[in-house]
Amino acid sequence: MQEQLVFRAISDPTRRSIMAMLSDGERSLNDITANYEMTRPAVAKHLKILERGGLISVRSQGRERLHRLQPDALKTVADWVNFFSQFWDEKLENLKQAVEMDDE
Amino acid sequence: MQEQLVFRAISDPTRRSIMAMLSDGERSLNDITANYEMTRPAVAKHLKILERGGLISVRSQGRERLHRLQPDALKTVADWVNFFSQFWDEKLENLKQAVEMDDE
DNA sequence: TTGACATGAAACTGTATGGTTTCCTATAAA
DNA sequence: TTTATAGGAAACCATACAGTTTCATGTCAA
Repeated sequence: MQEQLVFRAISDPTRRSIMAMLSDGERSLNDITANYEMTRPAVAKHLKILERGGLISVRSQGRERLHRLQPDALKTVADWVNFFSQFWDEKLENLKQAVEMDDE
Repeated sequence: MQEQLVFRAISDPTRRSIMAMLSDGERSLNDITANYEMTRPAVAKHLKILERGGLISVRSQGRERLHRLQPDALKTVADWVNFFSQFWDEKLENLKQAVEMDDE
């Protein structure tokens, strides 16, 4: 998974909003679309970009396709932010260690 | 500062690279440009976007303008990522607390 | 087995984005 | 007081991006 695909995926407010929504559980395309003032194909494109970034996964169930959050992809971002956290506060060194431990 | 301006600013690989460079210290536009295969105006535009996102500041010194990293702006991103960290590992709760403490 | 529903996919559109070239302004140094 | 250096700004360009409409496909239910 390319780091750039993750950063690009989270750069759009609609996509970040979708991620928040999915943190509550799996949802179909229609379910998600109901929460936005845009058409279904537009939401489908956002989901495709999130999927390419590894931030969500999709599984078919009957005629529905359920989208599920894959938060691990955000570790890439956490790592990147953490590098800079040393310049704002030493306390956040905790994060670095936590992420590194989790990768083992 | 709009959250979206920060996410947009860090979505470009050149801009993330510039931030890494500035973590080493202040640099002028020409200094920064020397490290990329693009023209000076192109780099200047990237710097403008980083500035609008609050990620860097600029000060004039003679005929030079020195760009300095403002890493605190990344706390916005850290907060956002942290919300999702609960879904990947409880250990990272440390970050949330650290960031919240730092805001006081 | 027909109709309704959930999604996929293609074609198209306006605007944002990342880049260029060209020219102008301000400061430093000879 | 010229000349070189550092940066700002405008005009322009190609492509990417977010959105639309329209149509096709697959699955469930009557």
